[in-house]
Amino acid sequence: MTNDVRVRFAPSPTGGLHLGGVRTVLFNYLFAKHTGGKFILRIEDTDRTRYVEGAEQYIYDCLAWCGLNPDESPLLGGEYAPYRQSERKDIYRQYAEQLIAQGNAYYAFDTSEELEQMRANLKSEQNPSPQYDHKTRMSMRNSLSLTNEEVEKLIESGAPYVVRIKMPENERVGFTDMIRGHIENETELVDDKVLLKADGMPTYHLAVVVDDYLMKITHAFRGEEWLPSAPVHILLWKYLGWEAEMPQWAHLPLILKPDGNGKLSKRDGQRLGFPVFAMSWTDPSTGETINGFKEEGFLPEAFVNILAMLGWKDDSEQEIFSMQELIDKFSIDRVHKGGAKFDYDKAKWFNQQHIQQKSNEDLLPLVKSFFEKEGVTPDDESLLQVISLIKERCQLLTDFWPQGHFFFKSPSDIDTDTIKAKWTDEKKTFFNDWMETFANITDWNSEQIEASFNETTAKHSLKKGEVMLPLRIMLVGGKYGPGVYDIAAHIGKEETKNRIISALQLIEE
RNA sequence: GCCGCGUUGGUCAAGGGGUUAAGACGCCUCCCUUUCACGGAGGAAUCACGGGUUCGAAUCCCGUACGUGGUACCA
Repeated sequence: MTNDVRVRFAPSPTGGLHLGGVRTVLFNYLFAKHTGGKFILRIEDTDRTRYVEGAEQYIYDCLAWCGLNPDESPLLGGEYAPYRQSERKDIYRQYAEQLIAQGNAYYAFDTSEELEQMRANLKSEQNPSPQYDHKTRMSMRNSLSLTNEEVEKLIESGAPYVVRIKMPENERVGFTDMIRGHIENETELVDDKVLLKADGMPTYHLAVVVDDYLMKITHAFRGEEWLPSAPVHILLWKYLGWEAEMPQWAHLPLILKPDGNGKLSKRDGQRLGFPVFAMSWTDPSTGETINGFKEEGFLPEAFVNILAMLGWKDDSEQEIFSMQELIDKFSIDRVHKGGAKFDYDKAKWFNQQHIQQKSNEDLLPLVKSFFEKEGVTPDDESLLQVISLIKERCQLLTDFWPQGHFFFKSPSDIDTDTIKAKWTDEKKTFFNDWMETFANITDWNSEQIEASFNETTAKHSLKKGEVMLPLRIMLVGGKYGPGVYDIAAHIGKEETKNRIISALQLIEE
């Protein structure tokens, strides 16, 4: 039996791809893969005033990084091409005309000034946002209020117009949401939405219905901000005669800001110090760059895992999932109804878990690129060892450098204050003596180093702890890092000696 | 204002009539580690509120409150 599940993600290319957007992609993708269906990427670029150079390519890049690759897209093509709405412009008009002919839509000639005027006139405390609806439409300039003659004349004269849906009065429109169950609205409460704009482009409302129909979309997932306009879409499916093929809807909960309430915005990320975009985005008009999860050191598999847990959970205690496990286990009826506050600390924990699960070899190229940004290009074998030594103390890929820089460069900042606080002449002679002792070590490894260190501390009647911390600081710069003998072993005998000597000089100053 | 949607610890959440209301993040205490981290053992919640229904409600119903989304020729 062939499976014909088809879902789509339909972003408008206007800027950085937000957490919530990626999660919508993810749920679409998981649903498609789980059911053996197809995941389609459609670009909704019907608003020419919001066109942003590079934003479309950026979306492809983000999806590729996340591993959420579509089966059909503007790039890939497919049976239902084109997948960019600006290239489908001519398709929409006939449906708008059909709706007018059926009496479900009408021409409206009002200028934006006239619309503003109407809103200003009707605005009151009781009605802060007057709508273009059944109550007001007859006092506006449209093919309902004007005579046929006037309408024809206006159109012939080239007067700009839009097409609006004529929302019925006293009707209830309902549908079953896969996440929320039955939802019903009063049609007269929603306004006569514009379907076709003056420039001939459709609005989202018309385009989404026409394209979902033409592209045979079976399930439509989108953010819950679309719930209030759902009745318009349902009505359109009905008026166009496609009701039997209408997709099943699912409105996903929002991702909320960590403090207070409200939708998470890119400003919250900047304010609180965490990324909200998948990858870094540079606004071409301002030149401003905002880092994404990738640049902040997240693994794509962790990023996907985080997003999946923000709004979905299976009935087990498992929290760390691979993409394949998510695909296997995902079910739309376990998606939550309520929004979730984004918790950056937990996000980092997810990343840490994924780092620990990855092999050193897999981590190598990733870590290397962050080292290269710091101007250090270690050889693979050496970096591999370092990765295995420090990986368990890294939450982010960006932590590898601060946790591991001293393996490749002698530390520029040495916390001499801590050493000086308990410094004695005995310790000084200990270090001088130890350097002479370890000069004789032929097999420079961590066991030998430790043995020689122990021997020398015993000789000087010092407790290991008294000199281990100073040694660590001499080699590393501060009170952190993996086992101190491992560090000495890795940087080599000469370098160990050099660092001790230069640190001793600093202490004496 | 109106309409829709939502509400289990600080956060993510399991649980959908009878449970000591799981687990995770974060926080605190302790152990391990003569750094840090990892790991381990503990500590902290009457499920927004008020009414029902029921022998029994976090779980079902109705209100209220709060939050949030929409109310554009933006998506």
